[in-house]
Amino acid sequence: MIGKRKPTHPGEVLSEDVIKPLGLTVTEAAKRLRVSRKTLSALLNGRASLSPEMAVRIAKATNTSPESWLYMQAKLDLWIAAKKSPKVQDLKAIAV
Amino acid sequence: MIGKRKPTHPGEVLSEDVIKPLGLTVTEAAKRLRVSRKTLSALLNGRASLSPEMAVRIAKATNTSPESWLYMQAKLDLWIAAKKSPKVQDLKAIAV
DNA sequence: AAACTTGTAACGTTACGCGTAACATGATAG
DNA sequence: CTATCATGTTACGCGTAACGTTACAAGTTT
Repeated sequence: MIGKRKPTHPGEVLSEDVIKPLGLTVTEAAKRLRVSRKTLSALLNGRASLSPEMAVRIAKATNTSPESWLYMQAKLDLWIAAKKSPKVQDLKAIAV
Repeated sequence: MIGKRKPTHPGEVLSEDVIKPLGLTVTEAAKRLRVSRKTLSALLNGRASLSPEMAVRIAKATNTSPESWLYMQAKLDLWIAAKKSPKVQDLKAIAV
């Protein structure tokens, strides 16, 4: 199919475009988001996915839309899922 | 916050807009998608989420975009996550 | 009646989100 | 130099979720 480039991990965007510009430490940001430092660290380092709840937290704490965050993750998930190229048959096909 | 109405479950859309119109049985659709009948049944009845891999399968089998399917799930996940109203502090806040 | 469809329960595997506790390292403050 | 802080990471545990196979009851079709 479409061999695009791997989408950017949302954690990287959160780190580069939000936390770093604001001069926040991971520890402080985690406190404000009310999640463990471990959880935020894993997300920022691309070792964890951005969950729907985390999207809501980040959106609230940055006045952005939760969709913008979760869709980034969705794009990445789809890219990974597409790489597996699951075999399927057309649902509109008449026969096998 | 925004008290919208609960987004439609993607499984319902798949059932109403694709499988039923095509006159497909759950059993036949599951075979074509190469997933177990149980898995598809759960999705169609809203008892399971639409996974990224399932989005790719459905997209391939119906010539639609995987995003259109996964975003429906994302919207629903966000609506559920927002209901929990997690407490957070503004990341741009100067003090506590 | 025989064949098919469907929902669902039981059981198991694999994966992941999140938390606490803890440790080693590197950087900063005094 | 030393005490404090920030960070990444590992070890455990807990709960949830996606998926598969097997199997059964109930309803539908042929």
